[in-house]
Amino acid sequence: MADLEELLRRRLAPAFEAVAGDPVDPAIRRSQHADYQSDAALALVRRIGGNPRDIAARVVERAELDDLCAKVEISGPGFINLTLADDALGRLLAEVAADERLGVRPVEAAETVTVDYSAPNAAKEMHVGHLRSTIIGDAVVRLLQWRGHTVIRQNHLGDWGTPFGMLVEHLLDIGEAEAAHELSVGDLNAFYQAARRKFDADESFQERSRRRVVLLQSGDEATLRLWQMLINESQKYFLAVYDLLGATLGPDDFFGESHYNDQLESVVDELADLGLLRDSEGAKCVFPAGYTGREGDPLPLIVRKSDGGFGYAATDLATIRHRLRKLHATRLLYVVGLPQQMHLGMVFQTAREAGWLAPPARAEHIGFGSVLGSDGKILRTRAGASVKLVDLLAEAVSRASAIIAEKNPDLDADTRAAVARAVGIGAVKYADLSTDRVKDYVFDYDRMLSFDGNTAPYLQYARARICSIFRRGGVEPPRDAGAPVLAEPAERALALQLLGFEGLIAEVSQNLEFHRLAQYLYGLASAFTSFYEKCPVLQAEGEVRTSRLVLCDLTARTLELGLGLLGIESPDQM
RNA sequence: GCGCCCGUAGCUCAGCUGGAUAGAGCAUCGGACUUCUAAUCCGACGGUCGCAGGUUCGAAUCCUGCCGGGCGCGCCA
Repeated sequence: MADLEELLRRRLAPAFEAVAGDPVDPAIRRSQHADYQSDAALALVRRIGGNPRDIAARVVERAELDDLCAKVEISGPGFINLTLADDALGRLLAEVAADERLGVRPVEAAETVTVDYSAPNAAKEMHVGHLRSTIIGDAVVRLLQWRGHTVIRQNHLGDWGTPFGMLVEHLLDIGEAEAAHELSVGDLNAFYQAARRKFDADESFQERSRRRVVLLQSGDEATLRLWQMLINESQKYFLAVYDLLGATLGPDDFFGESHYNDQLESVVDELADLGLLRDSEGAKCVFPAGYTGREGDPLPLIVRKSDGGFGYAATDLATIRHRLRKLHATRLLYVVGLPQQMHLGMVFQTAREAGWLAPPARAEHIGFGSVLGSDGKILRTRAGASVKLVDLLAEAVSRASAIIAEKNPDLDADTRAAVARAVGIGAVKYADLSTDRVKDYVFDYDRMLSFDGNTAPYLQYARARICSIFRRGGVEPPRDAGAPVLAEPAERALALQLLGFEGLIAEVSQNLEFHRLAQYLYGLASAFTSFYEKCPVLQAEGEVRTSRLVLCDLTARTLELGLGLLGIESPDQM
C-alpha cells in the first residue's frame, strides 16, 4: 500500500466521519499549494452547517497524520493542505522498489472479463476503425490481465452474411490458387473490390452470388470448403497484422459470427417464450425499453428478418448470451466505435429484459471516435479510399527508422530496426491512447513521432536515458537499498509522481480511460527529465547516489510497465 | 423531426466525483551543452472555456435553451 492519495484518504475519513456524524469522502487531490489537499470541509457545510474552516480544524485535530505529513494547514475558505514528510516518501518508495509489481497488488475479487475487439471482416482490408479497436482493446486486455482478472479475448470476425456469396463466386472465377495468393500476400482490397465491381456491374454474377449465399447457409459442403478457405487465408493475414502491431490477439481468439450460427434459432425461441418477440412488418422484433424511433414509436431490434434470415442483432444476442452463460463473464466489454452506441444499447437492454444480463454481470460499451486526417475529415487516401492499416504502420516505422538513423548513427542495423519498430508502432498506439477515446483524433506522423511533448518517443527516450545511466555506471539497480533520501525539489516531485501509480492504475482499471495513464506517464517522464537536468546521478556520492539510482530505477520500471500496459515497447537504447 | 457525441491558447490536446490565479506540447521569442543520450531542459508570449440564462459560498465541470460540427434513427454489420 503505497498509494499516497488512498493513504491520506484513510487517515482523514475517520476524522471527517467523527466530525460529520456520517461517512464523508475526504476528496483528496493533488494541490498547487501543497502536495495534496482535502476539499471536503467546504462541501460538508451544506450537510451539517457551520464554518468550513472550523470544520477543517476539527478534522485536522482528530486525524492521525503525524507520521505521514510534515505540514498540515488550513487555507483559504477551508481547504486542508497536506505536505508529506520526506522520510515518509522515502519509506514508501523503498516499499515500491522492493516489489515486483511496483506496489500494485492483484485484485482481491478476480472477475471473468470478455473483451470484444478488433473484429475485422474476412476478405476485407483492416482500416483505421479496426486499428483503434485493436489498440484500445489490447490495452484493456493487458491491463485487466495484469490486475489478475481472467480475460477472454473475443475477436468477432465478420465471417458470415450475404457478401460471402459474392466472395466465394469471385474465388471460383479467379481460381483457388490465385485467390489464396492474393489473400495471403495481404491484397484483400483488390480481392474484395474486384468481387464488388462484378457484383455491381454483372447481373448474372449477382444471381450466382445470391444462389451461393443460399448454398452457404444451407450447409453445402463444397461451398463451405471454399468459404473456409477465405476465412483461413484472411485470418492468416490478420494475424500478420497483429504481429506487426504487437497485439496479443492470436489464432485462438477468433470467434466469428459464424461461430454462433447454431445458437440463433434458440435465441429466437427463447425470446419468443419470454414473450419479448413481436411480429412487425413480417419481421420478428424485440422492442427494448427506452428506445424510440422517428415518430416516437418503439424502436425494433430485428432478430429475424421477414425473409426468415437472421440479422446481426440475432448474432449479437447469441454472443452476449454465450458470454454470460457459457463463459460466465461478469464484465462484458465491447470495444466498438461510437456510431454503434444505440445498437449495442438495445442489445444490452434486450439481454437485461431476457434475464441474461443481471448483476453482478454488466456490459459496457467502450466506444471511441474516428481517426481524422489533417483536413479534419475521416482519414482517407488522396484517392478517397480507406487507408490500409499495414501501409500506415509501415510508414510510421520507416519514418521512425529515418529519425533514429539521423539521431543515433552508432546503432547497428539490427538494433536500429528493432528500435524503429518499437518507436514507430509505439507512436501510433500512443497517439491513439493518449487522448480521450470518445473524441475523434487527428492522425499526424510528425506530431506522434516527435521527441517533444506527450508522445511515445518522449517516454521511451526518458527510459532509454535511465538505462544508459546504469550502463555507463556499470551498476545494478538497487532494489533493497532502504529508503532513499530526498533533498532536491526535483527529487521530491519525482517521488510524488512515482507514488501516484497505484491509485492511477486502480482508477483506469475501472473507467478504462487510457489517456489518464498516458497523462500520468508523461507527467512521470517530465518529472524525470527535470530531475535528470538538475541532479547528477553517477557523479553523486554515497547515500545521495544510491537514492538517485533508486529513483532512476523506479522511474524506468514504472515507465516500462505503464507503456507495456498500453502495448508499447521500451527499448533500452535509442 | 427525435436521439447520442463533440465545441477550452493560432494548432494538437489535458482539466478526475463543482473548488483557490484554467494547464501541457507544437508554433513564436529569449536563455542553457568542459558533466549520466541538448532526441533534452528553463523562461516569456498566448484563452470572453461556442453563446445566453439558471442552481450556490464557488461552474470549463451540474441543469435548461440556443448556435456550430459529427454520427445514428426496421430488415447492412
